[in-house]
Amino acid sequence: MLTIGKLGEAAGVKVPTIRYYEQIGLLPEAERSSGNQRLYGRKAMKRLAFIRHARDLGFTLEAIRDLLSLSDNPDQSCAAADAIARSQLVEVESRLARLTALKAELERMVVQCAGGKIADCRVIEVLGDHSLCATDHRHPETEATQ
Amino acid sequence: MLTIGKLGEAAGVKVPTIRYYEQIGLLPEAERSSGNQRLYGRKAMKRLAFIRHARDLGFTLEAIRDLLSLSDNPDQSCAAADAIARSQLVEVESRLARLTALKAELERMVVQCAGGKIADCRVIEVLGDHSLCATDHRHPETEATQ
DNA sequence: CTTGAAGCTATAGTTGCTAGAGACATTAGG
DNA sequence: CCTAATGTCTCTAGCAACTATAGCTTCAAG
Ligand SMILES: [Zn+2]
Ligand SMILES: [Zn+2]
Ligand SMILES: [Zn+2]
Ligand SMILES: [Zn+2]
Repeated sequence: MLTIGKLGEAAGVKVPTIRYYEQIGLLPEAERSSGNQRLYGRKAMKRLAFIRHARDLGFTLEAIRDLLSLSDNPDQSCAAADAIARSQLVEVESRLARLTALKAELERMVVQCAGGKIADCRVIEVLGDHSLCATDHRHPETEATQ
Repeated sequence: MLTIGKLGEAAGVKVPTIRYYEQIGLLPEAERSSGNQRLYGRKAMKRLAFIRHARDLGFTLEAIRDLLSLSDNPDQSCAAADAIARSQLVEVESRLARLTALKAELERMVVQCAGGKIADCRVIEVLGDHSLCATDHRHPETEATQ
């Protein structure tokens, strides 16, 4: 049985984050010691590692909630889980496309600036006028955190 | 003189967002009509377009605040503005690198899954165990919104 | 002149945490 | 056994950058 600090260390998750996951119901309420401190076993450890890894792969907590509840009944078809992963892939691809365009525009800006006064600064000029951009980089669809 | 709705439409910014920008001091307090409604002229329009475009390029509101105050005195050197843009470029590059790794892992996951039961689902399996990943995609540095 | 859209303020909610305050628990050293 | 340091507890508030709601007033069209 691990204390919350040890668990956090083992899983690479900060202590308040673990409590937060419990609070929003991603982790079950932990057992408590005689002195009311949380205690975790192997199962909680695996669940937290799953959450952490899925977060690292950019899944939202809502998606992770679904994935966890799917993984809790192993006899079902994995179609729903695969769909979540595929939609996360689509999301990542679209962010990638957008960031690639952003990078190109930012590079253009900084390269084109001759480094004089603000009045002649290409960075400031381009920021004020999207028609100076080479690509249409604008905020296409819904954007998520990260 | 435009009302807030017309301004928002023209600049592609939602009305509450404009009020929010005013509230946090990114936009100056607008003139008001006799009936206390906000009115905007050409200058506010340009300023809002600048903000919107910079947001589209991923700059934070803090960075935009600095860029705006730089652009307000055109005789200064543009070094500071260029530095902000370059650091935004670095930020975008690092997010791009991370997303590229994520995409690779997500693709591996969905491709490797044969589509049976959850118990045999490669997606669920990989999510539970980072050592099954081909790359080290983990949360490298500070991460920003978007 | 009436009605519906658009505007106003103020407050609270979103996501995924993170930081603080103040009180209790545990552990290591002397 | 006592003490000091560290860890944990709950609760609340804060971060970015908005978005939504409620309950009002004002405006523009018919
Ligand atoms: Zn410049
Ligand atoms: Zn542009
Ligand atoms: Zn599967
Ligand atoms: Zn991994």
